[in-house]
Amino acid sequence: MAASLKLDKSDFFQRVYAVVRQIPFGRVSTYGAIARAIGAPGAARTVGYAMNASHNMPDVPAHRVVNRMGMLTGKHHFAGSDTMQRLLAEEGILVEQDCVVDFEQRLWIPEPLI
DNA sequence: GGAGTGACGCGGC
DNA sequence: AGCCGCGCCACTC
Repeated sequence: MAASLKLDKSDFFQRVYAVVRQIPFGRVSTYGAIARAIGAPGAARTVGYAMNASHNMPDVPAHRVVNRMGMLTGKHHFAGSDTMQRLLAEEGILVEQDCVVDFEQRLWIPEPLI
């Protein structure tokens, strides 16, 4: 038996990256939304953890991921303190006081990953 | 191998 | 109404 009842744990990160990559240009998503999309609603923290490891993945727009309040909680983890905000500004997303302006309007909810 | 941590989210006081 | 604490899941020491 055994075989593969459960997928490899590394796949968790891969799923996170897959979802983040689907975030459209000019939109943002949340850790919780991504966690739910991969079938782990309570793993929002782990999603952030995966983001930290996504630095080797240029295709993963980690700057488009914010917390449920639209705050750039992870901006401090980028190369520069303003890097995340700048990247968002490049996409037309305004940020004030580390908060995405019209967050609910910019928010993009990913579909559950199959 | 147990305990702590972390780019979160939610419930309780 | 805000502030505090716990849970979740993967990873490191």
